[in-house]
Amino acid sequence: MTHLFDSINTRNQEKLLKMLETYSLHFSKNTSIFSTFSSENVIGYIAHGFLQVIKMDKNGTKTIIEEIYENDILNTVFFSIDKNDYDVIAKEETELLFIDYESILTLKDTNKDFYIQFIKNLLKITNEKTKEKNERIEILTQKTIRNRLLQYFTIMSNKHSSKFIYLPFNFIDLADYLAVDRCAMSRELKYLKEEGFIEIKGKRITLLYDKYSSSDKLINL
Amino acid sequence: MTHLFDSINTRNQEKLLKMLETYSLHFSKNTSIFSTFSSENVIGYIAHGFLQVIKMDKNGTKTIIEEIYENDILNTVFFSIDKNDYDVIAKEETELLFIDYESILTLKDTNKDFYIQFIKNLLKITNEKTKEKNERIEILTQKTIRNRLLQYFTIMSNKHSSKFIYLPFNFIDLADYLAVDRCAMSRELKYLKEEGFIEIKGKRITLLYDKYSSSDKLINL
DNA sequence: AAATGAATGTTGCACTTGCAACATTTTGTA
DNA sequence: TACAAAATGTTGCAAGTGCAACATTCATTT
Repeated sequence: MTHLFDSINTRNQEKLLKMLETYSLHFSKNTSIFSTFSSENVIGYIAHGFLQVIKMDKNGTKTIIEEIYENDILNTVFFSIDKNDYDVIAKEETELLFIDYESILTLKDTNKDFYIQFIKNLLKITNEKTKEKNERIEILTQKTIRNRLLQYFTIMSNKHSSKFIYLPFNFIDLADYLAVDRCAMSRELKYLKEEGFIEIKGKRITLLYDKYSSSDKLINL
Repeated sequence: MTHLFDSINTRNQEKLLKMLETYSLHFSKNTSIFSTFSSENVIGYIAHGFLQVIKMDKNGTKTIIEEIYENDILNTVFFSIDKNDYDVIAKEETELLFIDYESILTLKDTNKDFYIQFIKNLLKITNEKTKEKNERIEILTQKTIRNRLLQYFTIMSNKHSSKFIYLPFNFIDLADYLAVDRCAMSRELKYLKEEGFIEIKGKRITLLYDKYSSSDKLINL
């Protein structure tokens, strides 16, 4: 994964941050950080901690839009027009470095290698995020819980070239990510276990089917 | 919407393209352009025409991942690991300018304003795409067809600050976009009409409910 | 104007899923 | 260790949806 300051040494990092409009803030566990930036477009570099971007439905259902870990960035430019529905929560003690987006794009003195490197890093990170969004869309376009699970397993398995998957979240959040009812998902996982397709031990899931042959039969009964 | 060559004059555009590894190709209507780039990461600038990025399920179900119109870009960096499942189709006669992605990021002689402008444009476009993906994810996390439709209507309505929505695609593709069965969607649209929430005339949909008050009742029965 | 194909509309039915309500297990903490 | 709280597992049932099969309307071409 690309890092915002990849290939930029500490000295140039400091120079760069002086050129841009920045400020650091600290957030306690389980606090909303949304009010601190809702009016402006910023990049929030997570120096330390862990964030969740969530969306509240009119009926109170929570949806995880994105999870952002240390060294990654929160880009508020991504939020759609109706910002009111969003919230960003620090799930741990979190240290955020905010960088004003406009100040990045309107910088005049741009003939510095480290500035170009910075923009390139930003571009790479954004690309990686889009890739992740595409993956999630692929999953969410599946029409059954079984197919969503299998699609998710396939993507995770491919990513690490292994038939062992270590869930990055608990089953509540997995159900959120797949946008299905947790209980119904639990039931489906039971069926998959019973039918001998997977094995679950805590957060480790083992795929017992052959990716490229029997998965055809697997998906759709 | 941001354009790849915004704020770059024709002369500099030519200079820029000479610095990068590029090639132009023409595609006939309904042909796959996938084979031309599947092995490399490129940006495909759509000089003229219209593309669809689709994904074929194991069971043959087509999903539209992205639609790309004139002046927008096709970024193959976005594709997930399993590229085999993807296809890109020219839906009209299409003229594509391919730019090798690596050549953009590894360019040495970067102290040119137009180069920085180019990267900034690319960044902006990528941001816009991520925003669109987020919107689609918001829609796809809705659990009923009704709520997906209403979420879609709300987003479209907000975008143009109007209660009139002009569908950018036909109902077949709308069902694809919402990832629901077309017939079931048709049924749900009928109910929404019968209950007096919307009006449909061709591709124009009129929202008859008040966005901020009755939509609570509307969503969830 | 007729004909062909594409898009849209309709509906019964079986299957999947969300929901609710609860049991059990695990985790965190006083 | 004991307790509370969170996470996970289970299941009946009603509601929603995909699927299939078909009817109707619209669009394009000869």
